[in-house]
Amino acid sequence: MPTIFFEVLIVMTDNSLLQNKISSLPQDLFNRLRDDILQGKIAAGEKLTEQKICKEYQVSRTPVREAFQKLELDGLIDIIPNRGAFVVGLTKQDISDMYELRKAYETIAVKWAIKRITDEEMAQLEEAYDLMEFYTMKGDTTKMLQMNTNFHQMIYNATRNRMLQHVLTSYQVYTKNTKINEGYIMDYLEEVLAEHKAIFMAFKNRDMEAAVKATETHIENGKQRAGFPLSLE
Amino acid sequence: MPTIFFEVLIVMTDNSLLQNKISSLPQDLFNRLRDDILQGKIAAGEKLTEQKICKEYQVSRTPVREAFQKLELDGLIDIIPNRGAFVVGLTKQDISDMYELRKAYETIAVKWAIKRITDEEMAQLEEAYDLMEFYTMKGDTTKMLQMNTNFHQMIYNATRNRMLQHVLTSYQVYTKNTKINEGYIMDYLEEVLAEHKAIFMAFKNRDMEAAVKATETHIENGKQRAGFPLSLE
DNA sequence: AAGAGTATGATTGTATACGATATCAGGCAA
DNA sequence: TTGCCTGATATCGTATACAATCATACTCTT
Repeated sequence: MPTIFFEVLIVMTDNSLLQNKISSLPQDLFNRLRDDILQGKIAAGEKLTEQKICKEYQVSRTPVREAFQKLELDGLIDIIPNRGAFVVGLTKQDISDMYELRKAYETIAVKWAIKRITDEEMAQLEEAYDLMEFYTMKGDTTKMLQMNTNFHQMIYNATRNRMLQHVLTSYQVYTKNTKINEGYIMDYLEEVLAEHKAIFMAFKNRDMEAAVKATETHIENGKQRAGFPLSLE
Repeated sequence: MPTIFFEVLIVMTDNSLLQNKISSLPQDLFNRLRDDILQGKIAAGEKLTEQKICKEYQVSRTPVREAFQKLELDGLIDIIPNRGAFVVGLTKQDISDMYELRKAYETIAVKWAIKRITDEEMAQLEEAYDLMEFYTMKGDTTKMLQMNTNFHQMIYNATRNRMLQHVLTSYQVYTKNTKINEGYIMDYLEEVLAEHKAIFMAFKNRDMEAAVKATETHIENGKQRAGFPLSLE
């Protein structure tokens, strides 16, 4: 294996290139609270008191409140004025629905991305796919999951549409971090890789029809892998 | 016309029943700034200084910052840490894209809504439609637009899906308030009514296929009415 | 004169103080 | 005992104060 390949590895796994958000107190708080909610560490219906979070994270109320704002807009908590913030529970129906919504946007995303992607971005996508292949063969689930995220994120970026990027990124976080389907993917590494290959080949051929089909399959299979029958809507 | 009908009018036009958000300083600021941006009163690329907004609205920085948070998550401004908030401009491409995204979600929404709507909600939807008919005949564009919003909002609520509700509500605000298509609707009151009738009838018959078709037509026509050719994607 | 370095002012990030509102417990009356 | 009223406490909403960061302009050096 040539040396240059290892350099690529380093570059590609440094996802600071993709996540151009500079970390800040409210952002960190938001991320942490979001993950805690999705993973069930904070129960549905529980009241989030500002001061409790302040003590827990050793910060003042201002950044806490800003994190709460973000959580509310992402639908994870309800803020009732003068009452407090309450954790919204995701039912199985909600998660099942989410796969349907994600499928609708993701198919649009691949269509637009194929039309709007630059040659440079296409090369990056190829690198990302190659790395997924590499990590799948190695059986490195963690790195594989990371590249999975990057791969999809690159497609989202290529759509040139901020809303699509934001919503799909949220869905990605949801479907990945929810306690319900946590850890399921490791049993299906090869299967997932094959689905990504289909998507990537469609990109390489700039075949929108094939990309849509492959994406639909990918999401539907993902839904089933997470334990949701397709029939449930 | 029986007296009861006027009572219904009053109830239905009181959209506080639908918008269960209690007004607050940050929320009001958010709404006002959002509309100003969408209507072009605040130019794209312009920097929003917290203190300037404070003086303009006679409030302190805290609610201003919270409004900024919301604007950022809706994609209307970019907040660069320690630098400031910058207005993001919507290109024609962005707005054209938005119609496509809205179509995708709105068709899902009517499917789910038909499946999940209660009899009571169905009755309310009928009242809303009847009022649209009434105001169209009267030629009252303002009231008609308001009922238009309510009608769609009721469908969103019937989906029982928070994310769908939030995203579609945003799109509704965008496509209604953007300076580009401001005021176009008054020329097409009857046309719009006919489209809503098709949607409503599909609901009454609980015919998902027909509802999807009618919704697609409604959005596509709306896009054309706003001056966007369907071919542009 | 051009560029780097620094100092100053402006703006944002965070913390805290104060006032408003809601919750809850206890007492009083029916 | 039950219901309502009232006050105390807690929590939230807003304002302000202080700290950190950034932008700008000026000076000094080459």
